Amino acid sequence: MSALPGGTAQRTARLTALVDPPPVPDASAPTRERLLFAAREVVEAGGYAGASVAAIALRAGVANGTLYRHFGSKAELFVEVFRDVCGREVAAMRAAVDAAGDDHVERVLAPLDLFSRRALQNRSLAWALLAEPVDALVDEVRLEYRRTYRELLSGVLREAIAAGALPPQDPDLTAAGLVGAVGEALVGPVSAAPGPPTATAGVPRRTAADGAHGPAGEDGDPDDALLAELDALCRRATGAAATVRADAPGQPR
Amino acid sequence: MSALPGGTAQRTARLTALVDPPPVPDASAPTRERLLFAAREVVEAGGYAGASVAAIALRAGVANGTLYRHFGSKAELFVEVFRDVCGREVAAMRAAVDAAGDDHVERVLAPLDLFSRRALQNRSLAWALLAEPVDALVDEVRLEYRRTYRELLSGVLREAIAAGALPPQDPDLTAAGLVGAVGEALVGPVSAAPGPPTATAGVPRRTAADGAHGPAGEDGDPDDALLAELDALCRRATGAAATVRADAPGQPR
Amino acid sequence: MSALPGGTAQRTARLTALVDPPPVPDASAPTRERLLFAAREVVEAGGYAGASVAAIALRAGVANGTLYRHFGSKAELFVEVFRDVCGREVAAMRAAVDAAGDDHVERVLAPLDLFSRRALQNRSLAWALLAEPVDALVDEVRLEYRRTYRELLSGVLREAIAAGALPPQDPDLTAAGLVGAVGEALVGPVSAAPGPPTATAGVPRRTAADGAHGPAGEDGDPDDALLAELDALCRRATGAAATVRADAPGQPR
Amino acid sequence: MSALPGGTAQRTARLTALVDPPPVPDASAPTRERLLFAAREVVEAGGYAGASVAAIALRAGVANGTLYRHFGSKAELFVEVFRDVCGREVAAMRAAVDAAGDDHVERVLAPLDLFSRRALQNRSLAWALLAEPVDALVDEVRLEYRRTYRELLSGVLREAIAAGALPPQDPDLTAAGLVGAVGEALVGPVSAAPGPPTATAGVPRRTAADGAHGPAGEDGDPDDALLAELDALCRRATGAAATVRADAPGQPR
DNA sequence: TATGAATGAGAATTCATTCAT
DNA sequence: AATGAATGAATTCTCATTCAT
Repeated sequence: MSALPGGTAQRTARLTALVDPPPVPDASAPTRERLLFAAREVVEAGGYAGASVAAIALRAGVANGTLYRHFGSKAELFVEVFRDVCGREVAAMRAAVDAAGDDHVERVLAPLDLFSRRALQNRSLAWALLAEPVDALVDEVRLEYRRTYRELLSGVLREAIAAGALPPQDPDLTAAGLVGAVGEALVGPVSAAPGPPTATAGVPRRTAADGAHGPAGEDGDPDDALLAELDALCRRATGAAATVRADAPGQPR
Repeated sequence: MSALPGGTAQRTARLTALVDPPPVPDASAPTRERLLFAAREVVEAGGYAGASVAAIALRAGVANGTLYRHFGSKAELFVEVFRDVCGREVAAMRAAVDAAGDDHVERVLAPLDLFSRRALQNRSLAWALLAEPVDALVDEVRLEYRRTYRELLSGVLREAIAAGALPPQDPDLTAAGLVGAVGEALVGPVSAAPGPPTATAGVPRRTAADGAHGPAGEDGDPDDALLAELDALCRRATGAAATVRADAPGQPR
Repeated sequence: MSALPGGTAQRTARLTALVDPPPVPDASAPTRERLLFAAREVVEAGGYAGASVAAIALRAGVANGTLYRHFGSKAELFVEVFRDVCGREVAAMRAAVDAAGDDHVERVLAPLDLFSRRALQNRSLAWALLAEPVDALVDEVRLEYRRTYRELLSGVLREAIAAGALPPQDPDLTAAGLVGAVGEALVGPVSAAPGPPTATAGVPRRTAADGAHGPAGEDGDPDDALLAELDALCRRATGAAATVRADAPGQPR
Repeated sequence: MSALPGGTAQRTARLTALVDPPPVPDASAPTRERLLFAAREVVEAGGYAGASVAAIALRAGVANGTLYRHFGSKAELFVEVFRDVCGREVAAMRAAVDAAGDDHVERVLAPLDLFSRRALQNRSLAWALLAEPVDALVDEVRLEYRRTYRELLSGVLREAIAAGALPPQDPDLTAAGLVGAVGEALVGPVSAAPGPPTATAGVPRRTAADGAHGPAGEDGDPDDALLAELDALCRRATGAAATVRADAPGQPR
């Protein structure tokens, strides 16, 4: 869709490589790790609703009680799960920012694009991370994550505004708005089929690698079109469209 | 904040009047109403997690069993709560659109502004209505409501795009993004006090844009500043800023 | 089926006339009667399981509370229902005995035949009367009824034995056995479709002797065949077959 | 009572040995067994009406929730109870048939005698097994059992009829009638102490044939007299008395 | 460390009974 | 007499947590 260097397709090609080494579902891994991994799997498969202690222990191949050897409570286990996942997400986004180089606008859009792609790849988990309510303890971590997330975004926004690459605006609010916009567009619909859809759980439908090819515009892949439209929306919302590129996707003429 | 006719302040002045008569938490009101009201209160106070039949009945001042004289199940009670609240919300937004007259951009921004204001007034409920997962039955209503909501927005967006008042864009995605942006900026932080906060229920607190600054500064009410910034964000996100008004709040130059 | 005077067919023709005037389901009947009738209807339709106070009151066209104006409790209502029905049954059976004249064997078989026919006509009610467990209070009435029933039978049995029309035997045990045999053959299968069959309520279906055969074959109505076989069974069980009639249905040669 | 070889007394002497080892009500037995046993005890004591999960758990000396570790639901627990008991009953009856050798009449009467004896030993349980309505799931098992039961009887009846040892008759109806006769004579009266009697559970009391008389008189145990009379009744009902033995108990001449 | 059976508080729901009108 | 809304104890079932082995 975008013919310019730094368009969504290229960004992905570059950044997917930077992403975390997937956490090992090892067979004879330390029990603690197996539990963390199992908890994540179970949440991805059925949301918190299905994430009973019994289900997690079963998946981890240990007894119920064993969980309490390693975590003070179910909530504490999930706090850790969240920290793990969120940490990785934020790290990947930071990497995306760094990889964007000096282009201020790109430093804003690149992490958003990454966020979109990753959320698209695992809607259930994204839903759980972003919205699904759980325990008070876990919610605190979620808030922490959202805050970190926003701060990262508002940081680059602030720089871009200071550099005149983006128009004056409240960077915190814009950051929040961007996260919300992308989240709603991506995971919101997930909640349509209430909760993280069980039926399609574990069946990774779109993959970034799958659609990571060529200019997205002429591509039939609906996810690519969606990502391109999201990029355009973020561009407009930040004011990047008006100042930087007159021919951005979704722009008049 | 906006010096133009139809700015957020005026809009509110006009529209708040159209809004529903707040349902009475009457003492000796019909039990059915007391239950509906209690259910809403309990959800506002503690989310669905805390909204047990016992809690609702206690709050309504009736016995547990009484609930079942008036509603087939807990889920049916909540369906009704949702329909009540959502119906009012959508009606108010439609009224806001109508009141906006022929100005295409205004017809988009006015309902968003109203949405923001109302969400700001009751964050916990907004959160529950927008995101918190519940029963399948209730989720259906929520989906219905979200769809109606987006359709309303994408409708006016479509008209505005067709009329050339806004740049070409996917109206559905923009609608989702707008809702998400506003929601995140307003209700997302609610989860800060884990779950919809019990203690602070109904006490509007500052959110994302705590460090609000810029042209909205001269306004005393921090919420007004927030709303003004949100208005600017929406303006940019829809492309209204670029095409229509070069001096809108949060715009360069 | 039986060519002899006093065969099952004739007995019925004679006795159906003697039967009680069916209790009036009157519209503006005294409330008390309406409740009794409604209770019976509801039990017939869905067994005790479905016979809630609410269901009965609804059917009677009165409020729940009204029931307690006329009966001390639900159990007391059913005691009365039982007494009504059972009283009528026993009265009809006494009439059948009287109508049988001096034939000792016939005085035993006639009430059994009547019992069979009536149970066949309303299996659900029969099941409820004979077997379905309810309240302690009601069970007492049921026992009373069974006792009366047996006493009536053992009375005529005793006479027949004394007169030499039947071989020596314990009349009480034979009476119990006869009631049980007929009951099992008729209502037992009803419980197959667990509880009184709701769907087929009032629709007399074939029972145990579906593969009826032998001399009863020329009769088209399966119920008639069943009744004939039952008659033969009772004849044998009482010893009537051996002493009185060599050519009775179900008898050798 | 019977002077012939194969009379009820001998049958019992032979067959009681074949009977199941009574399931142990052990103190520190595996919980699952304790629950099964407790369920049976509670049903015997108060019928299904009193067999709440709480009552069973209490009797088993475990918490309510423990039941669900061992059985999927209350109904599944009872299905197992039924299968246990019924399986044993049918097996014992089959053994009784086998032990009866080639005597066709004996092959019919022996299992009935066994049935009588066992029912006499535990009337409450027999009542619950035969008649008391419960859950749909459990009723299926009951139906299964009754069918097996009747098939066993009608099988030997059919053989006996074919061999000319019994007069022509509908074997299915006779089988049902025999079960009903014996059941009524034995378990019917149980409902006297409303519901299966709590206080007298396990205490065999006299039944229908309280006024027992005739040839059984010389026997000391009233239950033996009852069994002898029942044997005579079954003999007559099947036609065995008329065709085979002119001097059977309860027969003239 | 690990186990997994046991726990028990709490969930939604039902229904005979009461009582102010 | 009649109403019918309200009651509240009882039901089955769930699940995070504990603890003896």
